[in-house]
Amino acid sequence: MISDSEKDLLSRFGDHLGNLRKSRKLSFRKLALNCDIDYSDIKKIEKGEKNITFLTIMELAKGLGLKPKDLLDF
Amino acid sequence: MISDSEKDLLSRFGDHLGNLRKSRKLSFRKLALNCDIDYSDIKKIEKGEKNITFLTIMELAKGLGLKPKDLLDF
DNA sequence: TAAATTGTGGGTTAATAAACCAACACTTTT
DNA sequence: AAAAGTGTTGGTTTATTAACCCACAATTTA
Repeated sequence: MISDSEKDLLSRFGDHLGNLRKSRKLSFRKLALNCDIDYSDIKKIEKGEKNITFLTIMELAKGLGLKPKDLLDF
Repeated sequence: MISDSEKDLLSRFGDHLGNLRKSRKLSFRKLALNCDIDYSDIKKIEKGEKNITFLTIMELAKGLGLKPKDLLDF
């Protein structure tokens, strides 16, 4: 089961990811090309609907051109 | 499938986690009490054998008493 | 306005993480 | 030496992520 505080964490991470993507003027599909993640999945991550793995976080960081730790700075 | 570079990432993260745990003089079981993660699983994470999720990373950060981003600074 | 791009939501299946347990050797403490 | 704590490994089952696809509305651009 997923608690409310966990939902909140996922939501805040999703917002942070969305901000980083938008600040780089990337669409879901453009970012998806840089990482190996489907565009519809990135959308779900930003909505806080997915609890992604470590390696997916690494992929996202790569796709955004930043260090993993900055992706978790929210 | 899991590539060699991915294995390397998991390994390096595991080493980092191990260093943080040891610097706090925590055993696997002690750290496990602080997070909600089984001690045997923490061991596997440190060995680079597990691709943990975002929420598990949050748990580990909490258990170690540091910010998530510092857990990913490796 | 037609075409291209993007946002959004709803699926699917296979792989694997989460959440456990048990056993035993090794080390430290008492 | 006995007890307590620790490191280490090898399991299990259930829930969930990864990795896709498809359809269509909304927006942008040519």
